[in-house]
Formats: sequence, C-alpha cells, structure tokens
Amino acid sequence: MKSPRVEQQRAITLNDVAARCGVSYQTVSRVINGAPDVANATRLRILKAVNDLGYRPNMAARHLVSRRSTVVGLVTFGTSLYGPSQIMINVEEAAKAAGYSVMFAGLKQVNVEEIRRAVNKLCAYQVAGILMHLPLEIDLRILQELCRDFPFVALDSDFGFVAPSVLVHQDRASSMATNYLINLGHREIAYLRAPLLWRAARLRYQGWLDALKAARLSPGPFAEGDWTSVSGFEATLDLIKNHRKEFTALVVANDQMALGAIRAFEESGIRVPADVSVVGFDDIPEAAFFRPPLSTVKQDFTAVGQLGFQCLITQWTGASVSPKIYTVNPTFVERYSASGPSRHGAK
Amino acid sequence: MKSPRVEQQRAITLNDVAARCGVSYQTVSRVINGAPDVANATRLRILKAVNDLGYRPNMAARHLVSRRSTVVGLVTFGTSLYGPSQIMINVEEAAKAAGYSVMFAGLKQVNVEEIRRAVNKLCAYQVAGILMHLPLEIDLRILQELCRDFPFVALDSDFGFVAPSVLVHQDRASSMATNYLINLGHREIAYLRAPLLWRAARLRYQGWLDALKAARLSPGPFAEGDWTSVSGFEATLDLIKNHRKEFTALVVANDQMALGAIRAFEESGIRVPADVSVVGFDDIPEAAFFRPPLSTVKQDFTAVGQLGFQCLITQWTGASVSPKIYTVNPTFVERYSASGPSRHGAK
DNA sequence: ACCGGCATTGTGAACGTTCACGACATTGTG
DNA sequence: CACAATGTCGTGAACGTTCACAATGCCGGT
Repeated sequence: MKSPRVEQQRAITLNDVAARCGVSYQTVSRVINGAPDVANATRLRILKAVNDLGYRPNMAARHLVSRRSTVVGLVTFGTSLYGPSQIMINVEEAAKAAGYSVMFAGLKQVNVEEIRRAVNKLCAYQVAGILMHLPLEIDLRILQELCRDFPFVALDSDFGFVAPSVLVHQDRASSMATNYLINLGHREIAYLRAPLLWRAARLRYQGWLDALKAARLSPGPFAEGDWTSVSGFEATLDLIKNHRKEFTALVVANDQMALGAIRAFEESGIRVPADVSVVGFDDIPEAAFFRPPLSTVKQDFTAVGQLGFQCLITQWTGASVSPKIYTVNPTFVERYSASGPSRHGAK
Repeated sequence: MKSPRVEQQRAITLNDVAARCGVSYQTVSRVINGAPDVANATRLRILKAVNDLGYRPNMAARHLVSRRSTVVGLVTFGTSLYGPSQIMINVEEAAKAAGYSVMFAGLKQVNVEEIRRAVNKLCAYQVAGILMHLPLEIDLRILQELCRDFPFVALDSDFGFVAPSVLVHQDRASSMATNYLINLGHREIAYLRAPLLWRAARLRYQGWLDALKAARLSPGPFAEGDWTSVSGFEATLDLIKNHRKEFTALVVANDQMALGAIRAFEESGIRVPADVSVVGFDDIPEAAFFRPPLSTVKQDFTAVGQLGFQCLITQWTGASVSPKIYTVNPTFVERYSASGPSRHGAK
C-alpha cells in the first residue's frame, strides 16, 4: 500500500518559461490556454520557449485551482469477458475523442464494499465523472447516496433507481433471435442461459420467454452455463441427455457458450443446423468462422461508449431536469447455424 | 477540445474535518496517512469525523506538493485484439494490487506523433511511470529522449534501444510449436504469418524459420493474414490453391487466423488433423472448443502485467544500474489439431 | 526545582496553476 | 490637451495538501 517515493526531477514550470522570455508566468499561462489578449510577438516567443524547454502543464496544479478535471473514471467488472472489455475500449475511445482521459477501476468482485472503494478512489482523483458498467444485479441503491450531485452514468447496468444511463435492449434482441427461429418454423426452442445474477443474462433469458409467449409457444427446456465455452459444452450435453426430444432449436446467451454447444451437439452426432438450430449472442469476431458460421446478435459497443460519454456531458452542461436515458438496439446477423426444423428433431 | 466547466460543489477538506474536531489540519493529515505520533483518542475522534463527513483526500493537491504520484500510465495499441486487451487488463490488475491506478492512453495508430502526444498527456498528469505496449516495430528512438530520466517500461515491445522491458519469447515459443510438429513426423511445414511490422508477427515467423533450420528442414510455403479469422481463411485458401502438395502441417501466428485456416481446409475437403495438422498461438479461451480443439501456444499475460509493474518499481527504488529486462516464456498446450502426417498429405 | 526527553500538536512555507484584478502603454476622440 | 477606451501585461490570492520544524505538555530523574 505504501507507495515508493518517486524522485522525479523538477519539471519545467510556467515560471521557467516566463523567466526565459522575460515575461510573467501569467502571460505564459495565457498563451498556453489560448487566451486572446497577448501580443502576437510575445505569443510566438513564448510558444518557442515552451517547445524548446519541453514545458508540460501540470494537470494536478491546474486541476487543484480550477476545480475542473479532464479525467473520467470507469469502473468495470469482468473485463476478461468480451462485452466488458469492448465497453472499456470504446469508452476510452469516446473519451479521447472528446479530449478526456480515462482512469480505470476494475472490480475484483461486485459488492458494495468494492464499489465504494472504487468510487472513492476515483473521486479522490477528482474525476469529472464516472461511467459504471456493473453487469451484476445487486442492490446498488447506496450508489444513489454515494454519487449524489456527482456526474455518473450507468452503462448497461441497473442500479435499482433511475439513473442517467445507456441501456442495451438485451431482452428485445433476444426476442429477435428467438423470433427468427420461430419464423423458420421451430416450435420447440430451448435456451442456454448464463447466471441470472447478470443483468444481461436475465434480460436475454426474459427475451426468449417473451418471444415464446407472444407466439403462444411454451418454453422449451433450458440449461445454464457461466458464459464460457466449457460450460456451454457441458450444459448442452445435459440438455441432450435429458431433453433431446424436446427441442429443435437452441438460443444461447453468448457466442462462447454457443461454440461449446455446437461442439456438444457434434460430439453427440447431432448436426447443426440440420438436426438442431443454434443462435448466439454478441457476435464475437470469431463467430463468423465457427462451424457452422454462427447466426447471432450483434451489439453496438461503440454506441454504448459514445452515448455513455455524451450522457456525462449533458450532466456537466447542467441541462439535467431528469436523468437522461439512452438506449441502443442490437441487430441480428444471420449466418448458417440455423435453418428450418427437420423431422429428425423433436419427435 | 475545450472542456466543459464542471461545477463540482466544494468538497470536504482536511480543514473541514479539523475544524469539526477542534484540531489542526496537520493532525488530521497525520491520521489519514497513518502517522504514528497521534494520541489514540484524537485519532478515533478524527477517524469518526472523516467517516461522517465523507472526507476524501484530494489527490491533485497531495500530488502537487509531495511530487509523487500513485498513477501509472499505460499506452497501448490495437486493444481490440486479444493480446493487447489482455495486457491492458493485467496491467490494471497488477497496478491495483500495488495500490496504484492506471490511466489509459490508447493509440489510434502507431507513429511518432501519436506516441509523443500520448506520452505528453500522461506526463502532464504526472504519472509515476509509463508502461508501453507498442506492438509495431517502428523507429522509436525518439522515446529515448522523450523518456529520459522518466520511469517507463516496454511491454513486449522493441524500442530500438535497450530499455527496461518485459519480453515474451515469441520466437522460442513459435519454435516450440514447430518442433512439436517436427517431432510428430512432419517434414513440410507451412506458416501463416501476420504482417511483419508487428513485432510478435516477426518473432513468431522467425521462430518457425529457426526451428526448421535447426532440424535441417527447408521452410515450407507461407501466406500472410492480418490476425483476423477472415484473413486466415483467405490466406489459407491461397495456400491450398498454390501449394497444396507442399505441406503436411501449418503453423499459424494466432488462434483467430488458425480458426479461419481450419475452416478453409474443411471447405476444401481437407481434414484437420488427418490430412493436415494445424497449431495456433495465444490460446484464446475458445481455442479448446474449435473443431478440432486447437493445439496452441499459451502466453502468460498475467506475468507480463506483474513483471511490467515490478519493472517500474525497481526503477523507482533507484537500484537501476542497467535497464532491467524480464522475460516470460510461453507454454505449448497440446490438443487435437495436430497429428502425425498422413500419406494423403504432401506427395 | 530544574532539565532532558518524549509524545503530541501546531505553524509557515511550498507545490504549479488559475482567477480576479489592477497597472501601464498606446490609441482614438472630443 | 484631456480623457476614455483598448490592448497588453503583471500582482496577489487561492486551491488542498505535505514537509520541516517549532511549540506545548507531561513525565521522570537528578
């Protein structure tokens, strides 16, 4: 915890370049910040000195006095997963495009204490705002207090209270995938879900249920994995063992598990899509090269990042009568892992 | 570029809690920093006030005066790829474990200007050090000037001068994979490489050449992709069309391309591994569920992150007579995408 | 009673900026 | 020639800490 002393040799300051130019630090400050009222000759002179000396503004000092920051915080969980890591990358991109830097705070686990620690850390650094991607649904109402009067936005997360956020219509997207199978003629559609503690898992599962209900179909069997290919493989093996005759198609909560599922079918001598159709979720880059190429749902993470950042900005500009909520709609991408049901399928 | 004003309401300061406790700000500072010489009664009293008021130290101020920072910078490129994103995650993890935060600077492209900008930004924030993952081999000797007397470490990158770094033995690992095939009995081994501008691509390609040379085998044909599955697919199609008879095994520069390659073989009626063996590189989580499960080389990104951070620390502690260089060795993981050569293979 | 030593607390300065002013020189206008 | 207006620049204070040091109180020993 104790941080080693960093004996950084004294950096160039405003005063250094001022001295060299024979002006006051204030004048230098002015040209750094592009203030208008400084003679062109001196501006040029100072600019040159800045370059020669390699002056870099000290953000800590600037920030201390100006009380405004150009850093935003990002708290995430499960960054080794595709979705979270994509969000991370895209937020950074959006921030950079807007001239901001991002400071990361990864969570080892999602609980109130860890979150509080992360938020506190970020606040200590006086970030201008915090973006949070908290994919697990736990009671986060403490955040409401913690973040009062503090710009923050929920990224595809449910905090248990209305908060500025950007939400992905996971349920709708999942319905879309299910409907695709229904339109193909499937009537018995199974589901391979992820732990419902995950918001995305719950919503996607719900979307499957919704689509079935809307079509007056009863839900097929389901199994549960943990997002990984292995778990998808094993869960599907179970599904095959216990419910083989009860479904002709399988909707899977993410592409990795879908990959595992396909392997499970294959090893059981069940052909995809001839015998059973499979659709996934996420459209990871490899999905197009699964065998068969996976039909799946593509999420627009770039939009999540940009909208999330924009959501912060609207809070800064103060035009916040009510928490702004953005939504982004996934799209279905059709490939070859699903086809019409065959007579070999369910009895 | 112009940042919006963030009217953050005045935060709790040392003085606020000092006033409430009837002590001086210094005493409060002492208990915050865990200094020993403060009476237990007052310590408790202050701790309580800190908690009640929700005091958070202002890092900007702390940092300004103490001239030491608890933030490290990380500049990376190509974060949508598996390797770079893994590095990103693991560096953050290692930093957090050591009580540090990481500020991120992603590069849109790898050139001197972009790098200079990123480094300057990070320096402006007075980071305690910078970790750089610059996977492209361009002339980076300007960094030597830019970073003089500044703690930084190269992550699996070659800066063109000796720098503190953690290097992955990509070449050795690639030789390992190739030797595996040689030991299986293959004599004609092709390679599917990535653009040699990438350090990892060049080293892995070199490793293949080295292994072949050591075994007195002449290099088989090779093709080039761009790390993606699509490119691997197309490059392999080319390989099949032009050199089908010239190889019984294929070493691929990463798993994604290997996936594409496998599909290409399959679509061409060539069985893996019966007709041609394939080994990949990276061991992405999905690799075990490819069809067939992919034999590949696993990199230890956790080690890269930790060692990289440790490398920074040794620089802080000043015991740097010469740039410390850490190395990490990948391991080969055997699965089912490679077997002995068949008579159906090369003539 | 005095002094040294220890434990505890306070004081002043400094870090490198920005902000709100004020100062000075120059120009235009009556 | 006076005066205001403008353009250009400098000054002092403040931001919230830490650091080095000084100050205070109390205790025990001589």
